[in-house]
Amino acid sequence: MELDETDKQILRILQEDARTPFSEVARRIDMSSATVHDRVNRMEEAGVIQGYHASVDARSVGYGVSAFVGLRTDQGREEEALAHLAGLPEVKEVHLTTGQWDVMVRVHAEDTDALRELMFDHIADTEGFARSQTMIVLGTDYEADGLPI
Amino acid sequence: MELDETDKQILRILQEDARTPFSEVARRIDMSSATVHDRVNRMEEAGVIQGYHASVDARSVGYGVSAFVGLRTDQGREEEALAHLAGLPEVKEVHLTTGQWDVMVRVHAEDTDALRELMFDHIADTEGFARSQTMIVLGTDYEADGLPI
DNA sequence: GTTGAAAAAATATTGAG
DNA sequence: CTCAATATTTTTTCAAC
Repeated sequence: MELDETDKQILRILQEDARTPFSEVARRIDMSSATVHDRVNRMEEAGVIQGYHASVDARSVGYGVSAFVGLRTDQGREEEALAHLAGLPEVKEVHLTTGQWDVMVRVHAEDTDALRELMFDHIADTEGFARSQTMIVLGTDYEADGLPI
Repeated sequence: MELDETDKQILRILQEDARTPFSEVARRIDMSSATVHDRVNRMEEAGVIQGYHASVDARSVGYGVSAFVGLRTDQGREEEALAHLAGLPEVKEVHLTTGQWDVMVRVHAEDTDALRELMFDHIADTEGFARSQTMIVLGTDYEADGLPI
């Protein structure tokens, strides 16, 4: 789908605050709210807008620690191993990457004990993975709300 | 702030779809929408809900490639180097980590040429950083909408 | 902490330029 | 594609339990 500058302005606003009323989006970009509504619908249908999510503070819901886990997969066992990862509730993201690791995983856990259990019982020792490295997040210095559009 | 099961149910719903009308949230958890509204307000004020964001497809807005960049910082130059990173539009997240890297960065770029330029001109060669490794994301196998609550 | 009901505001829809 | 007007739905407020 081809996006013009008006679409991009709408995306910028909804990326920053997904609950901005269409009437206010319309006011800010100087168009009618029916137009905004129509464009948002088309961008939703085209998959440009993939969803609207509340961002929840991890600590408030009991996740005290997060980490990046780099993994190497055994030849020929990738599918199985990846499916296993995606099924773990603590696993937030699973990316295939070039470079040092075949798979980069982002996980959240209650505390370091829970992280240890997750790693030893459910990730590192799992069939299909060789070698892993856990990089615990000490702090997040910067996190953008979305993409620069 | 202490969260009860009702709060968590609300969070689960809004994490998945931040634009779910409070009236429907109320119906699903079998409470009045005024109660939902009140609880959401309190969670927003307490910082449990940090915001609502539209999730935009990176490809649709011209970002064809993303990567994780691991960096090591020079002793005593961390502040400066981190501030520099946060100021780059392509930089989505900056995390301090234990393990192999001091800093883990998530970046988005238009294409591999743009990524190369970003790395050489703005990240790897920047004062304050020693050694870096770029792990290009070949694909994202799994990405959860939010935390398991 | 919760509710139901009223008032205010927003969204969805329609028809036409 | 855009708009204005309308119908529908939601948000917001508030007195009362």
